[in-house]
Amino acid sequence: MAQKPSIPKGTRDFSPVVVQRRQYIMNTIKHHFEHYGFMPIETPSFENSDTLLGKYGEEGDRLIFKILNNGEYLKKVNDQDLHNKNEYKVSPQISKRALRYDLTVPFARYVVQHQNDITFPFKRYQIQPVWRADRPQHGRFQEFYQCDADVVGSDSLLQEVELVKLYDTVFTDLKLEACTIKINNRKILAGIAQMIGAQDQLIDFTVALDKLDKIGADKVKEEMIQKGISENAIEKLNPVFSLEGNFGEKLEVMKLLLTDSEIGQKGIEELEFINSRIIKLGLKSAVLDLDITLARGLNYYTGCIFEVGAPAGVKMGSIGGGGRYDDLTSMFGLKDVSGVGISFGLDRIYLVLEELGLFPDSVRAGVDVLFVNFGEKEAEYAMDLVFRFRESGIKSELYPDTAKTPKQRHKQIKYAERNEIPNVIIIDEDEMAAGALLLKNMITGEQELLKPEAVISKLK
RNA sequence: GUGGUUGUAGCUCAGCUGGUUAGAGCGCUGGUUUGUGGUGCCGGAAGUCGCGGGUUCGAGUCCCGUCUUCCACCCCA
Repeated sequence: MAQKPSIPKGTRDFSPVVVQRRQYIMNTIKHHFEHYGFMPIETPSFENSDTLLGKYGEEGDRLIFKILNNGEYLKKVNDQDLHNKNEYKVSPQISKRALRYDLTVPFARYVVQHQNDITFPFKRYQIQPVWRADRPQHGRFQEFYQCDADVVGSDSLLQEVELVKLYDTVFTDLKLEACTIKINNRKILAGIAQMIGAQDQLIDFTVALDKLDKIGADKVKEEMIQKGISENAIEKLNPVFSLEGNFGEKLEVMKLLLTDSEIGQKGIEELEFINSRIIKLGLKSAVLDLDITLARGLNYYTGCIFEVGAPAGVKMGSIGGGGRYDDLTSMFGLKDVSGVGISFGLDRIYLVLEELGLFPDSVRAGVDVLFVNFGEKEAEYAMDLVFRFRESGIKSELYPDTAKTPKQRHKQIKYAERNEIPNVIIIDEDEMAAGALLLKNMITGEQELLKPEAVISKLK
């Protein structure tokens, strides 16, 4: 091997235990998705470029992986564009496909494309990888999994209520307690922007506001001024900057502030509804919090927006996010279909569970029992038992090579230890003569001589 | 995309202001002992010092480029 091979930045290999743990998270999420009535779909890893481009804002377009065309793709490129090294013009000429950036936009495309086969409201879930050409950091990868649940074809706020409960259910089941489900409403943000005369700069305004808890009110004001929002207008925002109290109290302040804004009031009403229902239903471990600074960059949100923060003390960006989008399918030609959905960030949830030591011991790769192979007759005797064990639902395997020396026996026990196999069954002449098995617990070191049936019922 | 940071045996890291054959712990492996691992003792293997240039009599150590890691922006899962 001349040079060590490597994988691209922001990607990872997953070893058996890691895969097992990832599947534990995925299965938990999937289980609850299905209990809430969502049905699975899958879409291709890559889409036509025009399906994805322009849906996530300028920043999003930059982070979309573009796939180079096949064949003599340079022949068709405009010479002038090539000569000028204008990547914005050349790029669409040499790349007609791109890796998906999230699961929501491909889903919107799916809904439009299959609208005649879909019964609305349509609830789907999707667990697949997505790709972003982002610079990697802790919890930030170029290839990662999203677990999405979306409902299209219903503008009922009960969906938002259900999705908040779904977050709580999943995180509770994962023993990930005290997550914060932050909620806000784009209509409120629009109302505020309107009130200060910045309705045309909604994006700039929200992006700046989003940084409040990070850089502080003064810096946010600075940024807004830089974006051309007047100082007078910003003064009106003071109540927003100093918002305090519980959900209801914060909402009251906002309600007063937005008295003159119709859209703002609509947003307030929506949040009041959701909050009242959630209070009634209760949450098991998560906390629902109104975060008026929550903006989320994705352009297509129009109503409620969500973002889930890991428990306090864990250094990790959001582990989930979502919101309502009213016009996403209209971009593909289907009007008046409202959608709302949430996403779980599998890879980040993994890192949080790992940091907090929350993976159950039962989640591990490998079998429950190893049968040692101390002789050919013994192996034959053991093989029958291995199958009986498996039929009883016990993950079992027989060590393939027959030990001919003490050293090789040694190696077999060591194999069990290395693979964290919790039980070893030793069969030698004595055991065969007695029609019994010697069960060794690798954790305690205890051994007992038992009949096969007794071992099965013990391990089951 | 911007600024910074990291990269030395399988793993975690030492290697001061450039100077002879690059070290430790853990792991791995061979021996010893227990029908069967975890303990002990004795021995062993293993590194183009990320990669490519440059400065120098001489570079793991300085300079440049590049890749990777992590961090702060940006943005987000």
